Amino acid sequence: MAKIDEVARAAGVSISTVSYALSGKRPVAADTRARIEQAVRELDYRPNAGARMLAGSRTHIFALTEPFRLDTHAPTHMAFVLAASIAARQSDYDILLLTDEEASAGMRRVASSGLVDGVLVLDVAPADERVALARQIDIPTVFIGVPDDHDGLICVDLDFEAASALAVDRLADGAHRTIGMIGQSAIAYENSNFPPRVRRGFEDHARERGLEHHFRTTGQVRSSASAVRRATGELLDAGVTGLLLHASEEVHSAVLAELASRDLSVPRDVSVISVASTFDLTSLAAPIDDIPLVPQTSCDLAVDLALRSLEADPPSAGIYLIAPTYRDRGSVTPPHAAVEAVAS
Amino acid sequence: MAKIDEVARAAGVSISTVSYALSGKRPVAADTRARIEQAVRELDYRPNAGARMLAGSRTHIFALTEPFRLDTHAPTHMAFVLAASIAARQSDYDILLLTDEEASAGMRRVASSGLVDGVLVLDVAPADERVALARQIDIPTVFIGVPDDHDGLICVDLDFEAASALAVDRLADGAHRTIGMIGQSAIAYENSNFPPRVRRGFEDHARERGLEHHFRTTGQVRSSASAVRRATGELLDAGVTGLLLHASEEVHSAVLAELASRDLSVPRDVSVISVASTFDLTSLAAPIDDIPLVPQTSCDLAVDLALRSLEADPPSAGIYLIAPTYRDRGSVTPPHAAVEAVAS
DNA sequence: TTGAAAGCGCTACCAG
DNA sequence: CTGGTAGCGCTTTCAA
Repeated sequence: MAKIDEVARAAGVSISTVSYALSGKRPVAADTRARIEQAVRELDYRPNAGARMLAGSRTHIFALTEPFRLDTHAPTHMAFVLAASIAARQSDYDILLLTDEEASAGMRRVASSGLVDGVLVLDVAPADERVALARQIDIPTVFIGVPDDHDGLICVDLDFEAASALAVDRLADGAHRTIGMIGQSAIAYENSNFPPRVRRGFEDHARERGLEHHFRTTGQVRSSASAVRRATGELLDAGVTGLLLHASEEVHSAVLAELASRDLSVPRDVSVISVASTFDLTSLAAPIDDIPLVPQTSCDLAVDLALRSLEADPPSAGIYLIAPTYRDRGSVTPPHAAVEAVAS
Repeated sequence: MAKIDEVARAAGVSISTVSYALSGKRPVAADTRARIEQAVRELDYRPNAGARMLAGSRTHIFALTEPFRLDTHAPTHMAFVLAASIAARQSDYDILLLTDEEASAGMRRVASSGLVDGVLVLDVAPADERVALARQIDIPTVFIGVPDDHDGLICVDLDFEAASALAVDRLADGAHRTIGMIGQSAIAYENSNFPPRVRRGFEDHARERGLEHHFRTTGQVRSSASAVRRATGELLDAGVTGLLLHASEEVHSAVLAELASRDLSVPRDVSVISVASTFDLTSLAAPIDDIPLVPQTSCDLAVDLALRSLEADPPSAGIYLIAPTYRDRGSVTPPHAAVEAVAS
């Protein structure tokens, strides 16, 4: 609870020098800085947040709006919240929570009361009410996800279409001619913004590569293991040998269980790739290649964009897509083996 | 972005009168107040958060520390975060997120920088590092959960022991002589603070009521449906006719599935009560009586205690237990029927 | 019932 | 490279 003037006195310098030494906004002699830092340490000094907000141009707080929708996958959501918090702290920012019933009124409130410097929008819906708000308030807003109407907004997301395309490429390169995809529950293709993009990438690119392709959801609203195994069976019966999964951990397990029950092994009989997964795939019955959705990457970029929006030349509006990365764990027929198989 | 002096001018009063009219800390003539309120509305005035923090004695922010532990049940955790946020907003407070890697350093930081007025501690572990911190910092801290060492702390929680005792009473009153409990995974009895309390309430009270009783976990670390069904089977084979469940939704389903597969119906053959559940039990195969853990109740109380800790006479340290409430859905043999059964 | 004015603790401008 | 100081926009004491 020491104040800046005590630090100044202890270090034998002026208040402003202490301020500049701490913010780094003005050069300070090495020895002066050393004395100040020692005084700070000895007094356990921390600038008062309110004073900093009032005097400075920054509050050092970002709002994080998260609607707690029913179809939200809780573990994934938590991973994003954690990632956002870590990203923010890396730039000396804190996260203020704005939950559903407050998401709209709250965004306006924290913006016009000057409580936060910017807003991060999580769990974006195709028709998201927060889009209109982002256009009204006068602080930068970054969407982690892409709403249908994103004109003039800054959005960050994994390039889902490129991710599925990449997966399709791997399967095609592995000489698979008939591929399938097991997606989310049917309702997710209406309520969420990215499942349709994964599906589109799969279907468009499979068509481009001239592959026969089939798509299955995991049920109407909630996916049950039996529905998943049924869907898997249907795909296999249709001659599918390459499988693309965009689903929860449980679905992955169910798919692998169905394969096992048919005495099919990965990748000998069936190749499997997981797309946009946020969980650990190494503890599954069989390790599976994946093109992960990494919350930290999205959130780091989002925070970076929010911070840059506060500066002199802010980043332009638009969709900032994150390039997919492929993690090989041996669950796909390698091109080499495929060539041999064809040759023999 | 209007400021208080603009409001004052528009309403034809002084700045201080505006301030008092809004805070209610001093009587203001009805017509004066009306003019001020109109000016506030017309200008869409919101007090500047930084100025309010600096000048006033309150920041109107509570920190919420949440370690994202691996064994945390994500949906339950999210329910608590949401409830905490709602409770805080009801008292014009915002929630600042403090995540794991920051939980300790962060608590100290937000306390000594005057960013928050108090701290709410979520997902409390038996040996929680935040206990030591709570004792160091000079702002009120309220634990939602009870750590082993809780001397001098303010803790809020459901009275888990009373909850299981209540459940045991219902089963005993339903003329059950042999009862069983299916709890969480074995590891939860080491890492979490409340599973042991539920178990203790069950065993102690069953003993008091002179009932034969058996306890089962749902596996070592993670619970699988098959492990749950096996545990259920073992209890049934031991002659159990009354079942107490302290587990996730999936476990409830698995238990009901096992009963169904044995052609046992609820409550005719087996009575079932769920204790400390946070999810919706009405969509299960059979509706089940429960003694719920209601996040909103805990969080409302926690916020209330935190607020009162800021006042003149703060609440005393101690454990504030919330009395359990029983929700009847017909899954337990009523005392009446039991009497008849005995009579016939 | 109301007003005037002194800070709250910092940041950043203006001087040197 | 460093110091002095004018605010930032409120809350609250003192005075009327």
